[in-house]
Amino acid sequence: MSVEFLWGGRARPTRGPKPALTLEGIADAGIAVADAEGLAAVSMQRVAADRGYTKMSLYRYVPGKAELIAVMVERAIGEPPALSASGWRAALEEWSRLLLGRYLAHPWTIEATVGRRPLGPYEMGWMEVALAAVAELPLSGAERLDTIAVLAGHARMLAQQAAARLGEAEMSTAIAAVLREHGERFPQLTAALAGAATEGGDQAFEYGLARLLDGVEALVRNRS
Amino acid sequence: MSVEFLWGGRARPTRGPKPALTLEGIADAGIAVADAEGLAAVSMQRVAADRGYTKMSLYRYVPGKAELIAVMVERAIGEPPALSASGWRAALEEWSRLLLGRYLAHPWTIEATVGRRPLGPYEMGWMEVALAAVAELPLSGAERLDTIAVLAGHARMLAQQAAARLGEAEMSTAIAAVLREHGERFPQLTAALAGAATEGGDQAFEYGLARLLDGVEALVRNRS
DNA sequence: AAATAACTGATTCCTACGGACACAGTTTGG
DNA sequence: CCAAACTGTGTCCGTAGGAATCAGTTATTT
Repeated sequence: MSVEFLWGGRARPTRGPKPALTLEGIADAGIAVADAEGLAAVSMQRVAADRGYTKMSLYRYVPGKAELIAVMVERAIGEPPALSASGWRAALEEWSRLLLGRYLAHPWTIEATVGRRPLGPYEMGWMEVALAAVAELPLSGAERLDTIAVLAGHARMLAQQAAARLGEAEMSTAIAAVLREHGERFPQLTAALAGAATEGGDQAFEYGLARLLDGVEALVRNRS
Repeated sequence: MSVEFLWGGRARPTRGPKPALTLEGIADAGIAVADAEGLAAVSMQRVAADRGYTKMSLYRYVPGKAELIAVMVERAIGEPPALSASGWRAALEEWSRLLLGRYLAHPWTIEATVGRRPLGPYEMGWMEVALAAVAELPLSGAERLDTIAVLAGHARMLAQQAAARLGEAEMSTAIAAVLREHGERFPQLTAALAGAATEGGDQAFEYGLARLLDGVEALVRNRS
């Protein structure tokens, strides 16, 4: 995975036949496959076939599969948003919800972005936007980074659960069978799930978001 | 991925030759490979070869690779701990740190547990322990579940960063090259990273943990 | 003790994957 | 006009997960 591929401008050479494909088109075809059938269904063959070309044609545009996935992720996450909310708390809420929306629209981006990898321009742009929202707060650089990292992690986790159709209600039904047989080993879990089922409403994202921002607010208040 | 495989007791049949392998031994071999070379290096061939057997022998003990990974995850996460701390906040802190420790010991468990999958007994046990710690709080069942889910997600995220050797310091050096060229596009990011580098200390986990628990504390205080 | 049912690990085969490489056709600059 | 540079394609390789089958081993049954 080369950083240059994500960041460097790819100058179109002047000689030779016109390219029949574009990197963007290939990436979009890959995104379509991943959206419809998951990241595992994305293979060079499959993407090439969807565009009506052979597998090896793609290697004229992309060094390898890892780079293709990286470009797909960048395009799926998309350009960083311009936040309209005023005040750091409202801005962070807006940012988190927008990020969650992007993840929900392309759930495979989460498994595609585990582990060490180079960040693309769009991803860095998202960080920049969030950092601007907390710039006014009396926090250190590390604390500002940590704050938005925790928020992003929270959005990722919830998107992942939603993608697996594991809201509270679905989770209880999925685990219900197991719990029916081994429920006595997990009394707290049984009780909590029973309560969650009757209460209804899947507010996990908003709950975590509120707790996190409450925590930040408490820290800020403590310092001033 | 069958739930029965993780939960059902595998009754040893009485007839036939003694099995030369055990599921636990196979899983441990897989864990050793994953610890040393990452989850991608875990193949049926590789695991079998490490035990001195052929690939297909493993299918006598495990239905497929997905189930092998699931068993590996269960054993790597390990038995849920008995918390020694008293008070919900200290207990949750202890639980989170222990969970982080397990993730750090076997970083591949994180990529192995993305997406929909059945939970094993140990994983449920960890949830049970954390839920017991928040049982005393005036929270609904859904709120209790959300609380520990956010904490677990935070531990996962930090373990993932640590596994990629992406502490604040390493992160700045990794992104430094990109930022040297495109730094003007990301002034907030540049400033935050510069600050984090001089401040030193990689307190991301403790920072997020403290913010989250502060948030929970604020909610609890509001209710009483 | 002998027979048999049940289980063992090994062998062979298949499909699909990512990727290296050489090839023939096409476009453009000198 | 022709050679350099670039295009897409076909062939080949190693490795992956897994199905089907086979011969050998063992405990229960008769």
